[in-house]
Amino acid sequence: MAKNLKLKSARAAMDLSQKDLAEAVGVTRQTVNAIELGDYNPTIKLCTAICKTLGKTLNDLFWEDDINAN
Amino acid sequence: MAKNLKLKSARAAMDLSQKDLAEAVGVTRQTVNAIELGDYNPTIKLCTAICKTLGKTLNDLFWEDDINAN
DNA sequence: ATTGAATGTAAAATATATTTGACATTATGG
DNA sequence: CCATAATGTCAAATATATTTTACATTCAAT
Repeated sequence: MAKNLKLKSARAAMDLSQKDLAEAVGVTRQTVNAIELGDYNPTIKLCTAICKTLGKTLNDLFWEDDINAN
Repeated sequence: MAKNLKLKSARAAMDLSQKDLAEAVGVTRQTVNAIELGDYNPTIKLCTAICKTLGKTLNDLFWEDDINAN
């Protein structure tokens, strides 16, 4: 899976560390790190919580138009 | 937990049964049923697959219908 | 009234998301 | 430099998403 640079960038725009964001949404730092690195398939509730904390929507941070262009 | 009526309606609009949708996205009928009934916290990958099958986006089908915690 | 498709539900098992604890590396400021 | 925050990574444990199997109900058309 690709890195989630949109998430990383939105987090940076709010001046939050991975740890800050993790605490805000109630998960561990490792989970946020893994999501940004793209190793992960998080739950929709976690994605939604992250979006709300960062003032973004699911489409903003988690929608990929690019899968399987054919 | 709130039912996902937007999903149910989008599926109906494509004339797909829960079983049809489940097969299209590679999960079981029970999983699709549970998501529509709102018992569930599916993964983002599954939500994305459902959206693509139904010609909708994450915001269309999964934004703001369950605000509940883990 | 009966058949069959679609849906709702549930318990136990499996797969995987997430945690815990730890250590390494890369910034960044003092 | 030195210290410390921030990030990357990993193995083992726990929590939970999903499957499997099974049965009940609803509803549309015989």
